[in-house]
Amino acid sequence: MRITIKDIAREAGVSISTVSYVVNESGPVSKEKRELVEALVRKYNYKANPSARNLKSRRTRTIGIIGNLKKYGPDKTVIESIAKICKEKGYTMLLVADTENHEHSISFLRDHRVEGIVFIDNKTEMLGFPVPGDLPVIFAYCAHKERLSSSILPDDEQGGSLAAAHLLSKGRKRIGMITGNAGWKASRERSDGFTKVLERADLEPAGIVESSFWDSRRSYEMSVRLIKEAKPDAVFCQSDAIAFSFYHAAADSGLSIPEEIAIIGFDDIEFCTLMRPSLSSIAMPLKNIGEKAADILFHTIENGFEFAPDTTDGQTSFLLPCRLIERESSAS
Amino acid sequence: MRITIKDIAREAGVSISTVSYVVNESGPVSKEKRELVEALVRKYNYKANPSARNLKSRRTRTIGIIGNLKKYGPDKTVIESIAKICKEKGYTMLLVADTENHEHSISFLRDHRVEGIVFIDNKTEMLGFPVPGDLPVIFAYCAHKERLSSSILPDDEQGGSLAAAHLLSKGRKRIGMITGNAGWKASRERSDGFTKVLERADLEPAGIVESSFWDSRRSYEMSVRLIKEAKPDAVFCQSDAIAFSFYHAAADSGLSIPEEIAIIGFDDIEFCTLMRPSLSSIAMPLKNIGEKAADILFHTIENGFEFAPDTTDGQTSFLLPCRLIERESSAS
DNA sequence: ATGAAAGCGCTAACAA
DNA sequence: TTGTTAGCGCTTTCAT
Repeated sequence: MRITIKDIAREAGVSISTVSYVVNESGPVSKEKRELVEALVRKYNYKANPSARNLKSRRTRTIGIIGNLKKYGPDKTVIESIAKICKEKGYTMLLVADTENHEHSISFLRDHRVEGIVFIDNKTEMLGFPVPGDLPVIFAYCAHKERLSSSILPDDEQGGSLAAAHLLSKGRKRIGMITGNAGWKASRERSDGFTKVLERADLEPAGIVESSFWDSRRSYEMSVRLIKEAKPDAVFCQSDAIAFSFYHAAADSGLSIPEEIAIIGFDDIEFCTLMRPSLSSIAMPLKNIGEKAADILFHTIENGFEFAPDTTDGQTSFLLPCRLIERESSAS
Repeated sequence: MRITIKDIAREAGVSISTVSYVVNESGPVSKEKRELVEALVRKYNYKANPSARNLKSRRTRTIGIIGNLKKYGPDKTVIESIAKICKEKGYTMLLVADTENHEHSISFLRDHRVEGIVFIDNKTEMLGFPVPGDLPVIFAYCAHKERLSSSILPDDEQGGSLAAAHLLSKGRKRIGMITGNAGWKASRERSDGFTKVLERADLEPAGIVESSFWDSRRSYEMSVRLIKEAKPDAVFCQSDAIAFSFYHAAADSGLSIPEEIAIIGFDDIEFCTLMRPSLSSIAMPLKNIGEKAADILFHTIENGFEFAPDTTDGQTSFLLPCRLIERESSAS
């Protein structure tokens, strides 16, 4: 067994409360005793047994993370940034790798007396399952309809705007777009941002075709069609994977990138730098999403629901801005 | 506060030990009382307070995971498969996202009384930092020199063999290779597997050049050199990213894939299917690595170090076989 | 400034 | 079969 508070107290010749005071800086202790105890604590590398501490203090300083950990989802990066903040704040992270059985995952964590939960999805869709009212749950990379003010999302619309504005700034006039999956919130919003910017510039999109984020065949076919029918001089692909297929279509159509057709993708995956020419892209603020989630969560934990920084406006979720990553595929 | 064992006992009109017996199936209880208690447990969704239970039982049923969660590392998949097993076995996972300060991460988990640790690195290099002797630590996707029998690695040599054998089976005779970072264990072993298979076929490699796993410029240059100097009809690229650069070099040299040059990569990243032609690759057994790690860990936890299934041969680490994923780039 | 002691919720040895 | 009870290691109130 590991050393206990009793062992330290005995060896120091003081009471266990004195040791507790020293360890937690929670009571007055004379300098001598303090130093004596501190020395022993170091010597034996004493750390309070968390179970005992939690049991008594009724706090676990533990939060739960729910993410599915599927290979290419966004959760890993989000988790990493939450982890950093947990470390700073001295919290511990329990991980549940199951976003499907929400209720089960949440109640598992609840049974473990976590003080709060971050739920990370791999789609930005609106969620609706029942959420406990007495435990802070933050939604990262997704939104819950009854918890909008605790939902943190990438600003896909702004990302779409960024893409359109960038292509415009390069002097392109015939700008096309290939969307992601029809019906997905992300597709819709990226499209909105895109079309609004063009409208403001008094420009019609040269053409808009619908694909899906990860279907290369369909993306290729749609690329070919877009090129044929719209003759664009620039295209916004709603994912880097789509952009990748567009490269093939452009090559097959004899179009040179970026001279004849500028391209910008979305996601900023590592492969962008490997492509030739390297692919400009819109990067999602995954790290920021994690930070913001942790922020809100810890704030709620420490100050209670009513003082959450976001309740001033419970009607909208947090949208964190995407960033433009300029590379060769959209050079002037 | 949540409901406690006392509440259940009071409402059921039995003693708390009876409730405990029912909940843990740890003592004889008459059918009536059992059913009464069970009903109450369901009614209030009672779950024992883990802190109290752990404190008393001196077990936490918790394991720690150390992984860095960097964007493109292997840990995510490994963690996912460990998570599944934890769930089955009723264990909880504590996650620490820091592989750099090994000792700190380990002692953090130790302070939290985890019953075992899985350390997941993102390189397969041999580790050597001090490891506690009284706490099971399993090394996944890495090996520790003093814990070989608790280290689980992809069989890079076998992966290299697989690649070579595959290209041979397609009738290729002039087979080249582009290695990953010099000095990395993974590069060395993939090279070994590759050359051994060629040797067994009484073939010299057409040429071997050295690149680095993720440096596209260097990979391109080395690809060009290999093509020029060795005139290969097939090439094994030690990462898919290298293969990607090779595609460009092949195109620039007017070589058609796979007719004039067959290509196989390593890693089987999602992009393989998007490439044109789609890239054959060697997939690492990340899921299996996680499963095996969990296996050994739980076995050690439940049966003690001396009965670990691996101590029959403490001199080698577990090597899990890679799989060949055949696609268009290496068609006959 | 210090310590005695109560008790957090639970398990399990023991008594009945 | 059931209940009583002694802690697990700790925090914290209350006396001193």
